[in-house]
Amino acid sequence: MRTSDNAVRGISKQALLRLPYYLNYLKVLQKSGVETVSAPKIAAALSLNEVQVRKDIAFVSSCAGKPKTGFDVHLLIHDFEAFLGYDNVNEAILVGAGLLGRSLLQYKGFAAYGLHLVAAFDRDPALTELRFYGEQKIFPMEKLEDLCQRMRIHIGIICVPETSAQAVCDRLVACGIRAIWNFAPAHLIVPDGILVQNENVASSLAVLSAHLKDHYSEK
Amino acid sequence: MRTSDNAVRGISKQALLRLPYYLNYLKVLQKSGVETVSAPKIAAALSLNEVQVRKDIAFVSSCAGKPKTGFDVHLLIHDFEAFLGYDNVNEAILVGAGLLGRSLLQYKGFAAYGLHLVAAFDRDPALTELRFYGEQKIFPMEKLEDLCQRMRIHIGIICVPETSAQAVCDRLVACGIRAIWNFAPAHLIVPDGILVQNENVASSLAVLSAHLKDHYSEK
DNA sequence: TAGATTGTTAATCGATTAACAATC
DNA sequence: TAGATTGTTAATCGATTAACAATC
Repeated sequence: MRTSDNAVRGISKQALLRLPYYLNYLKVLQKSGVETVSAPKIAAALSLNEVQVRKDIAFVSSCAGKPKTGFDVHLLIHDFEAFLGYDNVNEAILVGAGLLGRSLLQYKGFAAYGLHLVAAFDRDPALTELRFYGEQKIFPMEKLEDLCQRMRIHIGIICVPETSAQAVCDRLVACGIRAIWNFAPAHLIVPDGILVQNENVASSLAVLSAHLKDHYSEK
Repeated sequence: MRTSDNAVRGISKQALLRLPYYLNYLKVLQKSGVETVSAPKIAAALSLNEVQVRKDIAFVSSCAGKPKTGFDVHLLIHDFEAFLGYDNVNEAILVGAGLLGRSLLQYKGFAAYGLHLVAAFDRDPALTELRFYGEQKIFPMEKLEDLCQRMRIHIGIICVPETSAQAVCDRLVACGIRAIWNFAPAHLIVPDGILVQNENVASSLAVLSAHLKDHYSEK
């Protein structure tokens, strides 16, 4: 029996995608001074099933809910943040400092999620001549392996064009990357044990477009 | 019986997300002069099951595959592009011209998917004083309803902070938007018939982080 | 107490995968 | 012909939802 690609030891990928929405809602409650919350209330706020909410909470937290009251908001927030790793830093490198890559480099919000982009790489010498974007330096591609191995980086972000994505992916895997955030619109082949999280604009647009076509075809 | 949120008349959301990957691979084949391709070959290239590939093709295309040969690459490309609506333009407006919003406005690649960002809106007057980003103007929020209704815009892109996302969403729905691409990290409540496609950095990072934790916890 | 809520076990539902006859 | 492949029907698998006893 093999573990599905969709499952990460017990908790499904779908559930993982939901977790930040729980946390966001819990923080909204906290900000407005609410101390406890019930599964049915969370379910209503997030358009989910209340049993699913309880199961998700049970995966992430050891908080026991009190009948008639629900769960302690502060404790839930603590457990969700711990589960999501927001308290300990994950270092990442980024390959491909084009428009998208530089946008990500500039983005300050990753720190809140425990992600730290330590460096970027690009094969274009124009970008690598000692220029800084945010706090990170853009290095030439030749430095990739050395830096990843020395700093024991385990997360790689791919922002290169589709045609070089697989080659970059292979290099990342070879130098110790264990999880890849892939913004190139291509399927990457990786060995067992390496995770690829795809971020594909075209996929999202496919969902939007199909909805418009199917629900409003004869305008 | 009600249709699941996950299904868009017959084709599942999961399948829709796969379609651009098929199309990308088919174009790679085309570029290298390959004329026909079999389901098992596609399946291998995209790490999918070959039966799933056949079913996805059957949804999108009326091409009949020939035993021992497979499918005609050119015909498949044509049908996939038609299904995904790449040949007819969908107009969209964007709300929230911050860093992310402006990155999207600048992005030239949407045209290839049949998406055209016609205008952006922001409540910050500093951004709306006749400045152009790309070809689109940034308008003050008051112009939102009029422009959407006059131009019959059906796609709205939300790039505002989480705290104002729901309010913006409500305004978009009220002025005829039928599909929302939501980059705010919040769950939006919408009426039946309105689709929300969420793009949440935190959700993706949750998947990466859980993988690292579960597969490599004791480094 | 009554009623809302929890937590768990069982049922359902839908997507994926296997099995297999038909075809070139 | 033999063998790879198609296309469809049946089986499996996993996620979601329903049912229900326990609890405050």
